[in-house]
This record gives sequence, C-alpha cells and structure tokens, in this order.
Amino acid sequence: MDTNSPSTPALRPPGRPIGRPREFEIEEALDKAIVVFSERGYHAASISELKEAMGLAAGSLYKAFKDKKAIFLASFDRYKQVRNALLESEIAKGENGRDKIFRMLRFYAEASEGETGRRGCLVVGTATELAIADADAAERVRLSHARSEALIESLLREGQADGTIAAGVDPPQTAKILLCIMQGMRVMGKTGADTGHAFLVAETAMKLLD
Amino acid sequence: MDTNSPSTPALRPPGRPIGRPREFEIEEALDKAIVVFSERGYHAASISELKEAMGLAAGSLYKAFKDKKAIFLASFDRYKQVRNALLESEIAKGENGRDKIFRMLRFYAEASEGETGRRGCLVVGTATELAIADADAAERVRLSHARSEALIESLLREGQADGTIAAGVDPPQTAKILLCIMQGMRVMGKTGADTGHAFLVAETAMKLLD
DNA sequence: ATAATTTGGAAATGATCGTTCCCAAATAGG
DNA sequence: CCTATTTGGGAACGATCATTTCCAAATTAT
Repeated sequence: MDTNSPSTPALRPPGRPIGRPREFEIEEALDKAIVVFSERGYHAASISELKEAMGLAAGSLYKAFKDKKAIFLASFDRYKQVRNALLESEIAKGENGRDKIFRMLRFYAEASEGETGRRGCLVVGTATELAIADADAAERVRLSHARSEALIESLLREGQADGTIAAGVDPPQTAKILLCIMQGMRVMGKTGADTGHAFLVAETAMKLLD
Repeated sequence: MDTNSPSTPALRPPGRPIGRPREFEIEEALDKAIVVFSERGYHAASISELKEAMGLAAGSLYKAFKDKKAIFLASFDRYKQVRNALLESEIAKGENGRDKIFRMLRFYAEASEGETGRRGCLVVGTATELAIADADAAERVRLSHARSEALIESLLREGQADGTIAAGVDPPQTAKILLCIMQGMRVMGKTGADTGHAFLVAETAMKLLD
C-alpha cells in the first residue's frame, strides 16, 4: 500500500522549484566564462562578451548572478574546483613523495604551454589584477595559495618518510619556492616563446629535493 | 674668432622648440602613471585617475601622448629603464658570479615584499593582462624576459668561471628557472601574507647553483 | 482554470569611458 | 608688433559599460 499517494506530493525530493525552469546549466555557463575571464582579465571582459560566450541574454545573466563580480567569483570557484580535481587525480598516480611532487610540477608545466598557457591562470590573473582592489578576490587567492603550499608541504614530508626526498630538505621553505615556481611558469606561459620551456623548469626544480 | 655669431643662431643647441613650453617633466609624470598602472592594471586605470595622479588635464595628456595605450607603453619603458638601472647597480656590487646571482634574487625579493609587493610588477601585470590581446605589450614582455634570461645566464657562466657555481649547472636551464622564480615572487607578493617569505625563497633558490 | 512565481530576451537607462575640441596663454620667428 | 605654433585646461562628444525594466513564456500550487 502506497501511503505517499497524490495526497502528499509536497514531501517528494526538494522538488523542482516553482516558476519557469532555467534553460541552461550554470556550471556549463561558468566554464565558458572562465575562458573569457582568463584570456581578457576581469575588467576587459565585458558583459556583452560574457553574454555571447555563455549564450545568455542580459536578463538571464542577472537572474542567475547578482552582478559582474558575482559571475567572476563563481567562475573563480568553479575554476579552482575543476583544476583541483584534475591535479589531485594526477597526484594520486604518483608512487611516492618525489614522484607526486614531479607530477604536480608537470601538471603546472603542461598548463603553462601552448594555448592554455597563453590563456593564463585565473588565480595568477586575479592576484595581479584584483588582489589590491577587491578583498573577496584577494582572500580567494590567499586561500588558494595557502592550500597549495600545504599540499606541497605534505607531499615533501611524504617523500622524506618514504626516502625519496632528502632529509635535509626544509618542507615549509621548499614548498614556498615550489609554489613560486608554479606561479612563475604560468606568467612565462602567457608569452610562451619556446615549447618545452616549462617542462625543463619542472625537471630542474626537482634538484631542490636533493 | 667666433664664427657662429648671432648671424647663425640656428646651430645653437637643438634650441628650444617653438610654441608654449611644456610645464611638466614627462618622466616625472610617467613615474606617477607607473604607480597607477601597477596597482590598478591597464583597463582599470582610467584617464581620470591618470590625470589626477599625473597632475595633468586631459588636453595636456593627449598632447604628450597619442592615446591611453601610448601612456601605458611609455610607462612600461620608463619602468624597465628605472628598474634595470637599479638592478644593474646592485649586481655590480657582487664580488663573484654566485654573489651577483644572489643579489639579483634579493633585488626581486625586496620588490616583492610590503607595499611595493602589493603594488606589483608592471612586467608581470602586462604579461597576465595584456599579452594575449596586444602585440606591442606582448613583445615588450618577451623582450624583457629574454634580456633577464640572458643576464642570468651570463652571471651563471661568470660564476662557473670564477669557481663559485658548480660546473654541473646548466646555464640556460638554470637561468629559465631562476627567472621563473623571480616572476613567481612578484605574483606571491601581490597578496603577500608573511614578511620575509620572498627572502627565504631567494635563499632556497641558491641551492640550484650547487 | 487561475494565480503566483521564475526565466528568456530585448530594449532602455544612467554612468563612465577614452578622446576631441576650443580658447586663452606662452613662446619663437620675422 | 604680428603671425605661427604649441601647451594648459575644461567643456563637450559619442561609444560602451554594467545594470534595470518590461513583457511574453513556462512552470508550480490552489
């Protein structure tokens, strides 16, 4: 006997919200916005450009997001989520601490080459363009850097524990310079002259683990 | 006997140009513009802001410079000139190749700390904000990077020649990563949390010379 | 069915942007 | 002294910006 008959349909899922349903996926739209913000930066990315890239009218945009800054912050958060997921799955393939560090460096090197390199990193772009003027943006950049630094540090300790990284290496200090190198690769990638440049940097950086 | 008497005054200095003389020093005005462009970036720096910072009216600005982009490029060139002069005089104090490399790293570390760190580097800002959209800006960034890389490489060779840098160090490869570190320091400096951070990075980087 | 609510889409809005124009002031040449 | 030229300064201009408004369409709830 089915007690939840048509008499109590209000307790079904959270149910579909009332009103006309949204005709686009927010995350798909944000993925398009990420490209625009990465290539053009925050200020040069106009609502017109975002509209066209995201395939939305102004009305729809402003019903989904409070204002331009909200679109940007949502794009930033989505960017971090996607990139972090990719990075973590790459690191997970590593066999030991040293290998994991190398995979992380290679991950950034690959992103710094070719078209994605020219497109740029949203974190680096936000740091340089918005950190000084917008507290919310600055806080997101700080959090991103802090988490990366903590991740690197833990991988360094893992490497020291499994014997693949020299005991003399100072994890906090080395984590700082490795993060610095990854950010630097993204800057160099914006005008990336020669291909393979970033991979050479990644390999050379491994010297810091000896 | 003075043949260039008042009869041929046209051969005196290049002489003062005709018309009302300019009442401000272009280089002083550019120094103010550099601060605005560094802090705000190209697009967020409005002509109104530049006018106020440079102490000029719109008319005067546009008589001295073709357009906003020309103000920016002149600021960039001035920035490079001033910073390069400071860097070279710092490097000149070095006693050997290794010491010169360390002084260069310290020079970037100092610029990455505190208020100048938060203000940011005009080269890094130009790379991230303009390189993809403006060929002139991109070319200047590429030239700046190429010259820095060449300078570092020559210092590395100097250090190998005087015995302060290990012979096993690969100058081109190590120059690339050191430049990468310097650019990265400037990115980290934008949200610079803890002071001294950049100096620790500079010291750790010296490990790459062993 | 009807009301309530939310979205899609395009037109309208006010602000600000970069740039030009205009006139008075300052200089050089004749 | 007069003309030509250049700058200083501010008003004026058209374009574009981010945002709002308005109406038809789509959905849920009653």
